[in-house]
Amino acid sequence: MTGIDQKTDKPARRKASKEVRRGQLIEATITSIAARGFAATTMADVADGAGLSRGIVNFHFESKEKLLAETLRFMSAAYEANWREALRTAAPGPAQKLWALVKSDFDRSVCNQRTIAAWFALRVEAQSRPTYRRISRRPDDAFLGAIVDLCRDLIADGGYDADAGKLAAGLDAMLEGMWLSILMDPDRMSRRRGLASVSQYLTCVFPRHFSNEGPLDTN
Amino acid sequence: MTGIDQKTDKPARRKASKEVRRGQLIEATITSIAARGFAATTMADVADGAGLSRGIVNFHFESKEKLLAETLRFMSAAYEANWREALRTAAPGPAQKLWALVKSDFDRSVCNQRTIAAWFALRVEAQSRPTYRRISRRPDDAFLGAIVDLCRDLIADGGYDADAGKLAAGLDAMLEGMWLSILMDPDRMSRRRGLASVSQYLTCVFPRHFSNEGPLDTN
Amino acid sequence: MTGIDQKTDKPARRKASKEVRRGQLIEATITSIAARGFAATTMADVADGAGLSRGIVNFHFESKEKLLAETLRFMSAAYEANWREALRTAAPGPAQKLWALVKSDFDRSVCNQRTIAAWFALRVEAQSRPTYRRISRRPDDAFLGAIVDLCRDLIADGGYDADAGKLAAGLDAMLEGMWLSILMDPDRMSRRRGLASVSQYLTCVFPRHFSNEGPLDTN
Amino acid sequence: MTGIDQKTDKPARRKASKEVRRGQLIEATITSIAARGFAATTMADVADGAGLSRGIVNFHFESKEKLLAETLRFMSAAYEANWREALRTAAPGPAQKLWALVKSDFDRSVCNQRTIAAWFALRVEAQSRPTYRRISRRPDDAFLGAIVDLCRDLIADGGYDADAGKLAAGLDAMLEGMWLSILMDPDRMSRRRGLASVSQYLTCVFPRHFSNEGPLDTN
DNA sequence: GATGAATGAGCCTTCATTCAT
DNA sequence: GATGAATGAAGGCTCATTCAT
Repeated sequence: MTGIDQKTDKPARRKASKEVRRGQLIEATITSIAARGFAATTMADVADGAGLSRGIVNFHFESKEKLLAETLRFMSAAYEANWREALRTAAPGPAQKLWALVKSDFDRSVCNQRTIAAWFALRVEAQSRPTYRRISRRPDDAFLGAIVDLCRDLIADGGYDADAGKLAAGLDAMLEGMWLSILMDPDRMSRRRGLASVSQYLTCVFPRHFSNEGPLDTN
Repeated sequence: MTGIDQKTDKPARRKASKEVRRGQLIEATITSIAARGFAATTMADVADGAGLSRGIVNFHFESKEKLLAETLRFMSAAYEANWREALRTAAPGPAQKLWALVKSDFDRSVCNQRTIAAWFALRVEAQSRPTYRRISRRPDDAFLGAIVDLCRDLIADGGYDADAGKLAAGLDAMLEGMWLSILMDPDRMSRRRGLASVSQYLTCVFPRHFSNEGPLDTN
Repeated sequence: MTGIDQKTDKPARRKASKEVRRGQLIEATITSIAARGFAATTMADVADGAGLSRGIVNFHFESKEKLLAETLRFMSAAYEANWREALRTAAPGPAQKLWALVKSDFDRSVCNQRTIAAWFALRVEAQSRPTYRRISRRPDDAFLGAIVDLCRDLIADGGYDADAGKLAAGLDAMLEGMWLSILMDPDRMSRRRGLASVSQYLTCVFPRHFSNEGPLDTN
Repeated sequence: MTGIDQKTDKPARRKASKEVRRGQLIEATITSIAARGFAATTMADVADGAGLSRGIVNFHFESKEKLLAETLRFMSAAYEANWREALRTAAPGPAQKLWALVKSDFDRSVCNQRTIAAWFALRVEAQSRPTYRRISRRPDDAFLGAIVDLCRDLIADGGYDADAGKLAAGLDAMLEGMWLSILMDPDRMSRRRGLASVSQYLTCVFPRHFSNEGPLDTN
């Protein structure tokens, strides 16, 4: 009845619509949280930001709680996809891979004011709600695990006298701390400077694998 | 009846000095934010937490906005006082001083779940409100400045090939990132582990000044 | 079930047009102010009076302030419409017109306890708020202007020795004073008595145009 | 002990103090109502206005309700005292007396922005509270009664064809309406103009007793 | 007498959610 | 699918009143 076969457009559009709408609303949520903060973001802000009607969010996400959970899930997934893809396409060798991982953390796609602002707002607030904690914990574990493995490989390969776990935890903290600096103090910290700082540390810690320009061609 | 003669303790009941009440309320605010999150903290929570009546907060702080600002100011001041005192009482020599600074960041007084939770909740949310930003920006600048100076001294003294600014920014980020890890993932990160991780980095970066047990006696 | 086919009456239940709701709420406001006074009228009173929920007033008027301003505007407009219509439909001749104007001031539609009570409550309180003052000032000027013109015509036509401006101002004051008397002392003053009193004055002042029964047929 | 006989000051001062304080507070109430309006006047405003502490008003008047009632009573009494004194000191003859009465209504002591503003605010709001109504009704009755008597005398004396009751009610209304005009529209109406307008009416109505300059010397 | 910290009821307002259309 | 008027619970805030000092 509703034009099933008219080209292959209509049914597809209908079908897509649902996902498209959810996507629009999640984007609007991120934008609002980045601009107004978590506490000040209302359902109306989200609906308005998406250019849709007021009741629409409850229609697609049932409740604000669930919209927020989905938004956090979406951001976690995007973050994870980004570093996994960087790892997958990196040149072989632990130095290359660690470098790829570190650089991916400063990719404009994940590392920009809007995303970082929403990211911390959501995570810090989620802190108080057990349900949310689980959403962002999982991907973090995997990220840290990858760093530990690479540090271990580098230590073995370079004969460094250091503990892989400690180095990995420190690097992980430094990366997250850099995001915070970029968010809180954009005048002083930037994606470029953050990367340079981390690079400096890698050069000091793994001198046989890194220079300030990045990984050395050691394989 | 309630301790009639014990010195002159009585005023605790109905009339307490304005400063005492404000202190109580700020503590209750921190506790509530740590437990419930920023968005879920209400004036009633704070009043109840302090064991006082509902109208009391507006009486002493005029508005929620101002209570929050005062709380942030209070926490910033406490944080700054802590590291300044550590620096002041440290043994002479840049390594000793940097170590004192780093250790102070993991003092139980400033580095504990309650304080960290409120700290990030307040700062991240403050992010959206220009007025609040200024409150926490100032002390941060001073802290980073102190680290830069010490890094410069160490580099000069040890003849290291590194950039003081980059190292300082990285260390600063790592310290803040550690707090985040302790907050978000207390099962994996702790004050002790955080300090050990940072120590590992100092050992790698300034090998002539630090071992994994701390600063070497170089002066 | 609730009148399924009776024309298309249904929308009255859940969704009423914005204008209809605003009208309902303004009426409820007038009623409440008349009954309880300005200071004692709460948003809840208005909502209850309209048989609607609590949040409804802010939904349609944004704030109490704006509801009150709209109510004042509504009453001013109704008052002005009333005398303008009376003037428009009056028989020709200044006496007939002045009489129509005076009589219109005692029309039951504008001159009744409920309306007068709200009218003065709103105007007197509005006195302290510059924004409101403007709302009721404009129509008053027009009313007074109309009286001045008619007095001038009568003086010219009857050869009276009097000043039109003074007479107009006095008549205007008397009319408003009558409303106050009707409001404050209904046992002594009524619409009928008020009109009779004014009529007596017109008879004394414009004896060639008025008798105690009203305007004389002079054209 | 408290210096009973030291001159005769202290005891007197103590004694007076009570009445003095009440007077101060009533004056502050009038000032605040005139400036802020009835609804916006708080106990704190009154206390601050009198330069006294917060709890003081309840101390001297028990409740806000009673403070307001006393203020209204005070103003009614002052108003009545003013016209009674005018009547008492007027030259003999009904025209002289009526003129004295009318003039007294435009005396600066009772007819000024501050007093009029508080007067109407209090009376109009009192309208909704039966207790208050009685306070201001009584003096009004007396005032109107005095006017009726004088009108009757003038009519008898001048052989006018008019009804004393109607004329009195109209004059009373006009006088009160003039106050309203002076309050609401000070740019157009003033004490001087108000008196001139009323004078014009008296001249028209009682031509054998009044000219535009006031009462004629007819006795 | 006087003070002002403290109380708590009640107000205005916001906002997530519902639901008739 | 989508809209947006309507709901009502909950929050921040004001303010008359109380009372220990």
